[in-house]
Order: sequence, then structure tokens, then C-alpha cells
Amino acid sequence: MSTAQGARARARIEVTATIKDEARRQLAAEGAAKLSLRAVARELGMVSSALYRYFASRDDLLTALIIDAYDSLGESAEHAHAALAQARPMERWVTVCEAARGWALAHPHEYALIYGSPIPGYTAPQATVPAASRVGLLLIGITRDAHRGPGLTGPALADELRPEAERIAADLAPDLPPETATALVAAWAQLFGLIGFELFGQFNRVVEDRERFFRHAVTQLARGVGLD
Amino acid sequence: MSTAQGARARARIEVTATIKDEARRQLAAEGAAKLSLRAVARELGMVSSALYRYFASRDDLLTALIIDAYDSLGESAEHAHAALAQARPMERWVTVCEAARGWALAHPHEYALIYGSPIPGYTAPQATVPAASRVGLLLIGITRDAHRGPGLTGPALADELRPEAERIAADLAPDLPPETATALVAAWAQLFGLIGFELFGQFNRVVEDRERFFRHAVTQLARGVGLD
DNA sequence: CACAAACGAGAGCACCGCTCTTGCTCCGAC
DNA sequence: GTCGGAGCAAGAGCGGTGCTCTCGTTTGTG
Repeated sequence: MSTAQGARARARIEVTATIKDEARRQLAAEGAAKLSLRAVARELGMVSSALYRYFASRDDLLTALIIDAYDSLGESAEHAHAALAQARPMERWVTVCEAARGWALAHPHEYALIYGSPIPGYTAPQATVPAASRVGLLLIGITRDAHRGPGLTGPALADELRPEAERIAADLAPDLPPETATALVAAWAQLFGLIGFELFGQFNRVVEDRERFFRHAVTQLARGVGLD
Repeated sequence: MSTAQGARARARIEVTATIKDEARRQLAAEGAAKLSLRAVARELGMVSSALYRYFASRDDLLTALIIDAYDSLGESAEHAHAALAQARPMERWVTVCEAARGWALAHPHEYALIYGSPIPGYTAPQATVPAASRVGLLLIGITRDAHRGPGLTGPALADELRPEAERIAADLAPDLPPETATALVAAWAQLFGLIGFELFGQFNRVVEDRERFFRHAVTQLARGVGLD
């Protein structure tokens, strides 16, 4: 169904990919703000209006790039994780975090696109959700594995937070204690806080040996969700 | 020296402030991407070229807004903190964090400007540094107070991180143990990770009761730096 | 084979940041 | 007190942007 779909459909897919590639090139080179449909078209030898056959608007193109970026990051993390699926959860956790950081450092503008500020009138399209979850799912899986054996839970929960914590656990990982699930979500956000601060220059003149600092910080994060 | 500086200088200051106000209005309404010099000028009844007497470029205007935003956030946090300067460090810590979150929720676009992705060809101007440090200084002060009495330190430091940790401590707070100073820097980044995730929609369909979740998470952050 | 859908090209609209030139106005030094 | 220079607003204009509309052409299908 997907292969012999006629030359037209195939051409369309190919052109779409070419446009995204060139757009990604410009994104990496200059950042999202300077990504210009006209420049993409120019570089591809088309006229700008022709691009609108493939993407309804500049924001649409950007959205496509966002999804690709989430997927690229997710794939990178999954790949790193797969290489040591048998290791201790703590090692796997640190590895996934380091893969995310490595990807972010290698693709700063794409990282900014997905974890930086929402650009236009925002409201992230629903279509991005699955791609966006991949790193999170990895962390959930690792934590779940770690909790298979001993039953140590996270820090005590205030009464007022308990309903929410139970809801989070039920949604994310029903087999995890609410304390752990909550700590996990927090760790997830905090991980990207660390990466963002490094990437966006907030650590300038503060943290020098960022690699080691990061490793230490995410290790602590892991301890917070019960790994060791 | 600042009052009777001649009508010309005074007018210049006033016009500059008016421009920033209108720019801030547009920033709050539409986001940084749609902040247009021409629109600001139009709204002010000037012609666009006249604005260039006051700001050398759009990026210059944005930089001025960034500094103001840092100051606004810092002032908001300092104000909240001052109200309970006598309380226990933990309470003060949580209060400062909540003030930062509150400010961010109230000024999402300004928050995105300072803690989101760097917009233009980036490289945050050096002039932003003092304003940007205010929340961090608050957290350092609280932690320092907490460590005045008992001598409990943070989590053990791997040997490989020790030199960096000692450097961080020496730079930031020489009277704090390196373990604590390192944890503090991490907590600082993680705090804004939490705020950013909530603000930029990453918590949609994940965390519902964000207020309580946040309070819990920053309490844990505080524990990580030795408060209780 | 014919017809409709998909497509590329081009012109054009409204907007953008920024520059340059032109006069006016006000301030301060003489 | 005057007069020149600095500061200022205005306008026109340049090259760029996203996006729309129209117009032939290609192309796959009923």
C-alpha cells in the first residue's frame, strides 16, 4: 500500500522530505526565528508559493520539524539505552540522561524548538504527543524495572498531594508507588531544566565541568526516584 | 545629577520608558516573535524610524526587556522573601520558588524571553548578568543561613567531581560545603525546569494539581541542599 | 480518452527591520 | 543674545518576509 502508490504520491513524499531536510539545515544553521520559507524554496530552486502545496504555513513546517526532533531525540535515547538493557537501572538512567544531553548539545536549535519557548500563538499540536513521550517512557520503564524487586518508595507524600500523586501513578505507571511516580515526573522536568540551563548559557561562569556536573546531578535525580 | 538634567534628557528617558512599556504590552499580548518595532511606533503615534533614536535595533529593545524581566522576577522573589525573613529556611526556600513560579505564570512571554530559547543570533549580553542572578542569590542566602548551625552536608561527591565542586563553592558561597554548593546549583536549574515544563505545556495531561505538585517538588529540592 | 486533481510559476498584498536624507528645535558655548 | 551643532521626528525607500490568487501544465484515473 505504501510502495506502489503511484509516481505522484512517491514524488510528493520525496519533495516533502527534501523540503524538511533543507528546512532542518537552515534551522540548525540559524535557528527557528530565521527559518524562512522563501529561503528554503530558493535553495531548492522552487518558487515560494510552490511550498504551500506541501505545508500549509510556516508554522506547519515548524510543527513537522518539531515532531522529527522529538523523534530524533527519542531515538537517540532509545538507542543508547538499548546498548545496555541488561545493566543496573541506575546505569541505564544515567545513560539515557546523557544521551538526551548529548543530543541537545549536538542539536541546540532543534532542542530549543521542542523544549524552549513555544514560538507562535503556541498550543503545541496534539500530533506531537507520542513523539514527545519517548524519553519519558524510557525513564518510566527503567524506574519500573528498578522497583520490581525491593519495595523502597520515594519520599513521604503530604496528605494534600496524595490524590494527585495517585492519579499520576495511575496514568503513568500503575505498578509504581505514587511517591515514586511523582518523583519521576519531577525528575523528568528537572532533567530538562539541567539540559536547558547548560544549553542556553545559564551555566556560563557558574559550572565549568558540565559533563561531570550533569552526571552527578542526574545520579541524584535517579536516587530521588528510588534507584541506586 | 539625575533630576535636573535638562528637559532634553528627561524627555529622552520618558520616551524610552514609554517605548519599553508599549513593547512590553505587545510582548505580553503576542509573544516575542510578534513584537514589531513598527507596531510599537504606530501605537505611540511615531514613525518607525524615530524609534531608532532610542534603540539601535529590535534586538536592543528585546535586550532591554530581558533585563527588565529579570529584574521584575528578582524583585518579585525578593519581595516575597522579605515578608518572612525570620522564618525557617525551608519555608523561605519554598516561598521564593513559589514566587518565581507565580511570576512566570503571570508573565509567560517574559519568562519565555529569559528562560526559554535565546532568540536572535543569541549570546546573551553581559549586561543581563546582575539582574539574572537575583533569584539565585536569594537561594544561596537561604542555604547559607540554613548551614550556619548544624553541619550536615549534601550527598557524597564522586572524586572526579570534587575539584569542580570546590570551584563552584569557592565562586558562589565559600562558606558552604562543596557538596551543598553543587546541589544548590543543580536545584537552581531544576527549579526552572519545573517551571518551564508547566509553563510550556509539557505537563498537560500529566500533572493536574500543579500548585501542590510544585510545592512538593521544590521541597524535595530544598532537602537536596540540606534544608529541612 | 477525457477530466479533475495536483502541481509549479508568477504577480501581488501587507507587513517587517533598517537606512538615509531632510528639515526643525532646542541647548550651550561664545 | 546669538548662532552653530546636536538631538530629534518624519518620510521615502530597500530588501526581505508569509501568504494568496490566478494561470497554464502535467499526470493519474474513472
